[in-house]
Amino acid sequence: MDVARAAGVGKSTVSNVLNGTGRVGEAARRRVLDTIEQLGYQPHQGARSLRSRRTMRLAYLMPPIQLEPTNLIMMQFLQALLTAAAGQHYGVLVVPEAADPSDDIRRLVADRSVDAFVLSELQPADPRAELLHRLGMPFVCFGRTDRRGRLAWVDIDDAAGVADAVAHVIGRGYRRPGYIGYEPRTYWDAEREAGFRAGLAATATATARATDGDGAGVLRLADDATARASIRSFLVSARPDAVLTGSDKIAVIVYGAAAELGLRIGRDLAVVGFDGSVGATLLSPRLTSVVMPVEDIASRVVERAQLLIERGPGDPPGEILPTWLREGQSTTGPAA
Amino acid sequence: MDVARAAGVGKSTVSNVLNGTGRVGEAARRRVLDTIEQLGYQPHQGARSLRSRRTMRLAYLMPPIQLEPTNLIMMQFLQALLTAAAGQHYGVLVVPEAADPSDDIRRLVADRSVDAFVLSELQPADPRAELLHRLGMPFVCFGRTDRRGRLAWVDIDDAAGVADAVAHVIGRGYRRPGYIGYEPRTYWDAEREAGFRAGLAATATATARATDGDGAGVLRLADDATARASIRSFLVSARPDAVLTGSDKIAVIVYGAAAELGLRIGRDLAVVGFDGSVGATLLSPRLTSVVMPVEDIASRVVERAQLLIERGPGDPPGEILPTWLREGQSTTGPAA
DNA sequence: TGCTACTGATGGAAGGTTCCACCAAGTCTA
DNA sequence: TAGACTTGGTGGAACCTTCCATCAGTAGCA
Repeated sequence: MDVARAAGVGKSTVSNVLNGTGRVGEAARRRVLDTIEQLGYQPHQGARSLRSRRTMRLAYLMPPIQLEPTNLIMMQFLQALLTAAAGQHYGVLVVPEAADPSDDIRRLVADRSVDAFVLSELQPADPRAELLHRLGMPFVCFGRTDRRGRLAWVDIDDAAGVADAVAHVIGRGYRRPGYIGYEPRTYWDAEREAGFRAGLAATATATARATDGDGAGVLRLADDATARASIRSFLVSARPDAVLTGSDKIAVIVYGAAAELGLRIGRDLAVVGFDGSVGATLLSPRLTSVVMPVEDIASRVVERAQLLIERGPGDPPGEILPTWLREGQSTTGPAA
Repeated sequence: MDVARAAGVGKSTVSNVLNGTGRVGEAARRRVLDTIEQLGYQPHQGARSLRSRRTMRLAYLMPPIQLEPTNLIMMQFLQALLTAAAGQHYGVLVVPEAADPSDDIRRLVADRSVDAFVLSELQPADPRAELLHRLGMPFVCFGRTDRRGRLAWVDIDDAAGVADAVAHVIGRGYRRPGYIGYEPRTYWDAEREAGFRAGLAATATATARATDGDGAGVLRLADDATARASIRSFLVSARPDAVLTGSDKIAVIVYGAAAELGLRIGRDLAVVGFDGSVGATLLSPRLTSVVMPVEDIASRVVERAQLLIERGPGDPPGEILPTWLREGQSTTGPAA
């Protein structure tokens, strides 16, 4: 270690300065820092991780792109995750998730390539989570998991988000809100739909039946191919004057269907999206959407990962972050 | 190394088996492989890179998400890059590109964290490329650079892609094709526009003035905010019956503007996108688009990176891949 | 003074690979 | 059969850190 020689100190002292370990006097610290600056010295990652068993790396299992612009929000999350990790001096190894990711996971763990994993799009009894748990590798999930207890996750309050949106459109004067989401496959499909019903119930009692009973009801989409047609007939038969949706992507399709039916967005039909993806702001009129705070989520995920790495398990398992409503022109108020 | 002991061979032999170096007899090789399998042994990445000066990692500088769904294609590229790299046993460290990425670059290089860099969205005289070149770190660019000579890049034939698209719409019977792109900022903005003119010239001579002279002309967009309005007035004043665009994203805006003007896509106005992003296939009618082969690009990028790492510079600097036209319903033929 | 406790700093060991020089045994050649 | 070459294989050094035991010096205290 030539920095040590140049600074006239022992190599351990340099190491201690760099890692904040041990005791170092002010004079020595200064001298070491100066020579480091001067020589542009950077510790060798490999040697460091070999000895310290820390890589300062996270692995992110990146879900494959489906044929859905939905994933734009996942890209925003990725970006936020990378930035948050960088802020804590972690690098992120992004791993494309194969059909069966277990081999990749096992390799990365045995490899000692990373200190922790980040998972997203959790499924009930997620096999990736099970495997990581078995291997004793720390990991944090974006999205809940139903494993009771130990696992660390960060999620948003899907139900409250939609309920807020219901309150918003009611407040704007719409009277027959409906909900369009997916056939519940994931946790949040169900959660958002439940949020709609809850929001409806809340306003119905609070404002003495501001809405007529169940509103315009709920549409559950089976797949993307038939989505547009289903939405059209829902708009015709249920006659909602406002539509809450399970994602910005669905909102986009609603825009298309409304255009075909000659409905003016905002006036004849309010539309609220979910995600707050940047793409949705390009719609005209601009889409009101329930925004999930990807930056906050990412920060918390990284912080929790760091805690797991440094102190091991022990924190409260889950954590729920609030959403907020970004108002566009798609919910300005019904036609007089 | 307990594998060596378990297999009853020297540790060098295990290393040789693993890396295909040195000479190993068939019997010993079998024995080693068996014990490795049995013990589930994986070499420690840190130790490996410490000694061999190879990390089997690439760094990808990820450009920040602008407010553009354009970037969906960059997400597809990212996915393709990760997959291609994994195929060659490389992991990818994705680094969010800061306003000034030079510190991050320097750190990663001094760190010995990666073997090579991958850059995208190259600019003329790109400072990142300059820096990496100076530091002696191998790197491959997706997109051309104007540094003469040494740099490795992979790109598509933008001009030919648009020219093909011109030929396609002419072949379908449209007679006044126009082009909508951006004010040329990058290499490919200019290239695609040039491809339009070239395509026009080619069909004009080949089919004895199938088109009327310059077609409907060219519109250059300054920014996204005013894009929709500019496009509307272009459609009204220039009266094209077909529009080639510089990106799928512009095509989406054209769809919107056409709807406002009561133009039926495909019949009254043909539209061709550029990128072949998956999102564009969700448009209705489905968008015809010049597809850039992201998987091929990514494979070539990774292969070239590997060559640079293993053999150093020496290969021909650049490499151009062809595009192809994915036909949708946006160019079926003009109204009779 | 003699003992403990603390501070600041040190050199050597260890961590798990790959690389290198070398070796034993067998094969070929003159 | 001596010498050269080939094949299959070996152990030790090196890679660059961090960790640990230890030490010299100083201060505190009875």
